[in-house]
Amino acid sequence: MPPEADPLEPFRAEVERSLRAAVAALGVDGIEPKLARAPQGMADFAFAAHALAAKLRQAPPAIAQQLAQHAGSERVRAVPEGPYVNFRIDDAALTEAVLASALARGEHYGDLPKTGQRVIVEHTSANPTGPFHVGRARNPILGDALARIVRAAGHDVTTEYYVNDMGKQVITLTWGLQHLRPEDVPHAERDKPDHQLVARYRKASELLERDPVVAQTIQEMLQRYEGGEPSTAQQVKQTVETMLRGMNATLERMGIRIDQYAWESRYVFNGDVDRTLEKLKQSERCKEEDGAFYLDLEGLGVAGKSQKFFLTRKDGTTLYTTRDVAYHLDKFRRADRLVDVLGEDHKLVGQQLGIALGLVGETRKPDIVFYAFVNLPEGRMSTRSGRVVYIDDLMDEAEERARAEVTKRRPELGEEEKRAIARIVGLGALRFNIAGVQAEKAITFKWEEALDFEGASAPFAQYSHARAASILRKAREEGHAPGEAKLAGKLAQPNELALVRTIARLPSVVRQSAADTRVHPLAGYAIEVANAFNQFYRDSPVLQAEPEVRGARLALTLAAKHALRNSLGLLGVEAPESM
RNA sequence: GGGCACGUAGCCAAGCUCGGAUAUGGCACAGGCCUCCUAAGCCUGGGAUCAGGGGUUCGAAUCCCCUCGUGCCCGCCA
Repeated sequence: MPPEADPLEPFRAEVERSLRAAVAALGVDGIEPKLARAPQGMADFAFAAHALAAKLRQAPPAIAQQLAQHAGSERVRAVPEGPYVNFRIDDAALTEAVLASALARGEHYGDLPKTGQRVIVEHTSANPTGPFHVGRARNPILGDALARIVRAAGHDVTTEYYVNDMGKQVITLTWGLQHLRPEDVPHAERDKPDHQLVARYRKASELLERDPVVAQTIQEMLQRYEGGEPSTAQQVKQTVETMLRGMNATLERMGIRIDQYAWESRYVFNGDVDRTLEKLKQSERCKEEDGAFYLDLEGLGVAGKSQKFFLTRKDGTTLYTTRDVAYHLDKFRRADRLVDVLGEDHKLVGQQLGIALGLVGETRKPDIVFYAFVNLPEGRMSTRSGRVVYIDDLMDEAEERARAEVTKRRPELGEEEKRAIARIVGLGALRFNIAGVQAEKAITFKWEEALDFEGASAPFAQYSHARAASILRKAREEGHAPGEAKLAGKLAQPNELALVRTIARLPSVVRQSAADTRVHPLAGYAIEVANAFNQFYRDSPVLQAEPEVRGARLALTLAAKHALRNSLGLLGVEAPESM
């Protein structure tokens, strides 16, 4: 029998079964007993007997006593403790199951069986008007981690970037590139297309507001573009491609690869948007005002002035949200489930989108992850105003600080090696700090916090991983191999068992995070593993232990290493073999 | 004015979806641990009206209502 993907699952099922039977034995029906996690170190699962007190007209502790007599099994003991029934899994049985699963699956420990479900994770989708800045840095970081997590949960994931190449912003940029010379704008220090181009976007935006002639020109250009004039379309395409080349270099450096790009203009020019519009117009909610069509959202929970969801301008051209409906219909043709990562400024749009999809007969809705912006102490970041911290600069700073640390701690290493470690650690700290916080919490950007290298940070977990790697490396050099899962009985120290129990939870954390489309539980989990490993490291010498114990501890070390590497990996954070 | 979020020690976060055991970590602070597998580590200590008020419940950080504060939105922009 191959080891379980989730070593905890058979035990959980067993406990649930036995608890259900015990509840039935007391003559209670109609209550589905719910298992809970007991406080750390107390038990593996718990049941609070209060829930049955009213029905049985008995005190919870008495009920717990009786339940415990009927519940439990050979491998799981049921112990009444006050008003609770605590279930404790047999240490050796659990350890063996965890080691078997983690060692057999290795780099894939944590991954769940394939579901065949196709999921498109749309993330980043930043307007191609300038370099990525920290204000929206959560988008690629959360999106990429989410894609990895959903993939680990067994689904077939494709990531997609929706390129907003319609509308005034890209036209303004294109105009700027055609009419402003590089000498007329501030010089960019960075030799990347996005940095090279953004100054002219800024200048063009400024002229657009100040100069009516420029505004008129841009307006006309926009009309030609939306009217489908090939030469303008060609120019815009070229502009956007150039900008994206620069932006992609940033993503690549962050370790983020996007599977495919969906261009907004494509949906306009291939007729998808018009077809979607026609369908929407058939809705009774669709009304006209001054030549412009809108959906009347009254009574659908959208309040006040937002009740009119405009689909077209009065000249008949479509609006962003309308095109987004067409895009989502297309995505639903290609996938079973959609995940979108959007800034919180899109909350209303998300609601409108959901309603519109329903009106044209699409019963599914995208799972939208909204994230709050990363603001500067002095306010919101903005490409147009230039009040920004660029991700490129943040990465530079992260690597530089990490290199200073490595140099201090590992002076014996070669320059090349130091640089490699600094890259992994610096970037890891950056991604971890953003991925580790609940998406909807607003963040005020501070350098020290963004690049924290100790405590609950990526380097903390990476360090534990490097320690584990170091032990395994030395063992190999001395000719010792990790033992079989059968040696589980040799692991009996409290901190060994605590580590086993922590490792056991990775598949559960993956399942839950994927279902909830939440990333930060993985970060918390990685810290827990590191913590448990550090305590094991302190209390249980591995290499000097007698052969069988050494084999068992090496196996546990390897299992912990997998859990660390894989949980970090799901966040897009690399785990170095040495640091 | 209306809507959606968020508010947990000096600071930053977890727990809230699914109510249950002394509210969990980190930073900072005070003290301790490197003849022993990497001290980016470990141990000990102090520090919390879980924004405030009301309600539901045997039981509320968790659910409901109100108030306050913060972020975001309310455009024939994207």
